[in-house]
Amino acid sequence: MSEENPLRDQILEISRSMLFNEGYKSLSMRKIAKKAGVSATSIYLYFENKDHLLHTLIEESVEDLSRFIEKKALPVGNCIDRFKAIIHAYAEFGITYPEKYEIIYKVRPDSMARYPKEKFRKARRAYELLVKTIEESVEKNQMDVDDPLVAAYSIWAQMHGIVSVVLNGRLDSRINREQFIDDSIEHVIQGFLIRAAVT
Amino acid sequence: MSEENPLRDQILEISRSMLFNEGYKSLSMRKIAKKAGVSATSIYLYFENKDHLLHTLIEESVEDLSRFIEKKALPVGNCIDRFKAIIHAYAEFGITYPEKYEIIYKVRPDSMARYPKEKFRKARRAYELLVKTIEESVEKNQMDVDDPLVAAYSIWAQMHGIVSVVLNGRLDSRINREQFIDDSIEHVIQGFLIRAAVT
DNA sequence: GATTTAGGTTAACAGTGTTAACTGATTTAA
DNA sequence: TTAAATCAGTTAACACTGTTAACCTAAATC
Repeated sequence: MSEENPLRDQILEISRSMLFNEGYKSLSMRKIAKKAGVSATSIYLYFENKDHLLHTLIEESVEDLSRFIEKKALPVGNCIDRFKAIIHAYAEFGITYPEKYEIIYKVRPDSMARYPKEKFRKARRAYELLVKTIEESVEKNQMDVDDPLVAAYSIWAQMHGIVSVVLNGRLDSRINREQFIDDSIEHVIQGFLIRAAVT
Repeated sequence: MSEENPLRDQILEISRSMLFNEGYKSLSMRKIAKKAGVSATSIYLYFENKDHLLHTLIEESVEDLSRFIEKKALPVGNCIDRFKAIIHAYAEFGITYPEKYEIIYKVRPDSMARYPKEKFRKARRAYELLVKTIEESVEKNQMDVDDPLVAAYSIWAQMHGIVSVVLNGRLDSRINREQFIDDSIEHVIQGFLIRAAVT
């Protein structure tokens, strides 16, 4: 993270908090600079432009997410339990660190189309872990999955949908937040386990 | 939709196409106006501000989504089949009309926090249909769900995750798009059906 | 001691959303 | 028939935005 420069780090921290507290639209280079007690153009000494600044924030968050999941799931020996641990950890990260999670998906640097691939794959370790866990579960005949790569992506997508509906406050007011998360996780998991035909 | 005003409709149409083709960030009132052959301020005759314009677009799309799902699912008699039809229709709408679907979730009028509730519930007919379908399936003992309201929301969220990962082009290049969608839908559905214990 | 470099600055450009004040035509009322 | 009101748009201006170019100054290097 910190590349030996305090101002650079400070800019990132201020950006992150402003992004979370005041939203994407009102985040401006000038405001960030003012809060850092520095002129607006100084930011350009450390970041090529606004998109690169935002992209750096995204990368940091993706890295944090990967580390969080690895810490919770890597020690788990049984592959089905590890599978569940990964899914739970994903949701827990989103709910616990919304300001980090939201940056991953909510922020849209418009130039993102230009440079996503390598940088994005970089911190995809958690995803790779999920793929391998699914592969192991399939081998042991404990999971009903055609293609682990596809299944992992699907789970990732489903979990993102679940977490983001909660974070965006779009949840129906009649619905209890914790119940929604737990139920959803349970159904996502059930969707991939071996099942016997219904009679 | 059209409230008897051609310029208003034209502004909406131009906005929608610009939004989809050039992205959210580069959408400006002045550009919209120029394309409509009118001065920028004329837009304010029909829309309170930019957020209201965007919000109108969202409402239109949500209404379209509801109609699309109803058309596909309402005629289906069997509740489990109707359940599947709703889910398939959701995905089909997203893939078929990305410019409409993306507006629903991608656009973020920052003032949205202020006036979402009534307006948002208005066109939630498809969601209500899903809730009722789940309720019916539970009654007939064909579905394993604690709270239909929660389950419906969860499915909505999961499907959004799946559709949006496809539309954003974030799908791993090794993964086939159609396979991903079909597999994902299948797993989402499986996650809610009655299951026998694994032997 | 002179020169390069690091880490900033100010001034300016082109573009943004939005408001206020205005114009001119068309409809309405007396 | 004429006066008033309303409609549908305009221009000018404000305060803000990202970004660049040119400049400054103190420290490090030769």
